[in-house]
Amino acid sequence: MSERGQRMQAQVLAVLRSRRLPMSAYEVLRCLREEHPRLAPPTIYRALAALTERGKAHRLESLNAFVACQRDGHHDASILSICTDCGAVEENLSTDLLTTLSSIAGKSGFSPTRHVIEVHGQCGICGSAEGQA
Amino acid sequence: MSERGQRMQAQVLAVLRSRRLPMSAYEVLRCLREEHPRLAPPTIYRALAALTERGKAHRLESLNAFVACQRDGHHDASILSICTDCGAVEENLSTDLLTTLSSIAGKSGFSPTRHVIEVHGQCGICGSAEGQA
DNA sequence: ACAGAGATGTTATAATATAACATTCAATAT
DNA sequence: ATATTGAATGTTATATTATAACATCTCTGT
Repeated sequence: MSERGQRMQAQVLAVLRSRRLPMSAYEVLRCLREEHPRLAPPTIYRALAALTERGKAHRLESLNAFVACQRDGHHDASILSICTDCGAVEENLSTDLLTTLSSIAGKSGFSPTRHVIEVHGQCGICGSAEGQA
Repeated sequence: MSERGQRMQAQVLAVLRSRRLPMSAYEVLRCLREEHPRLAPPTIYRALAALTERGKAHRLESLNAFVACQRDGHHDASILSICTDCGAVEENLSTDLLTTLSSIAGKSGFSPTRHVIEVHGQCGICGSAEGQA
């Protein structure tokens, strides 16, 4: 990965971090086009793939969108909670849960390499805001 | 939901069941076009949405594809294990896992309404086939 | 038969993603 | 220094997935 690529990845990550909410690849693209008018989708998708690979960002499979990793460090199998009211994403880790999950899938001899765990619902803030209304 | 709709849903479900592997909405569409040449995407997506809602089929968020439910009965939060070699999907349930997951997400006041749990890896059959090679 | 409501059909298009190939860059050997 | 080369990137085009918007049909109750 050459210097140019690192730069692209850094810019994509900066955009993701500048918003707290999930962004589609095309939203990222639109942001960066202000600076790089000729930027095309494959460039963004490649940067996002590299960031995801490196654990710097997560892909939300159920939204086709991406967020910056909130707990830096390279871990897969984050538990991503997505608020259906405000869109905020919260990230949790649980080795226990992973172990349980692997053993459930493993009962039939399945050997897991990647986990997708996403929870949709209402976050604490939106929940209490609603209670006050 | 009128009779015609039920028929459409039944046909879509029959197609999903006739293959053991996940199918994209457009693959289902191509199958059914032999019989209904003018069938259009929204019809398929509506049938799939209804089937998913009723627990007769599952959407694989990480593949943008659908499978027939293997354990009939209306449950959300199935654990779907997807073999990266043969594509087969295995379905498991675990109330324990769900409870754990809800309590992890709930630590910050998050209240879950929908769970997406997908595991990618190698199924038992492909694993042992590889061992023998 | 007729009206109304809801489901479906139909057309068009939006949003997401990648294939395929050209170009550039940087590292290395000569 | 410069030619070579291999990987990353840029670029064009297109494939794939999904839905908006509105027309039409079908069933139900009267």
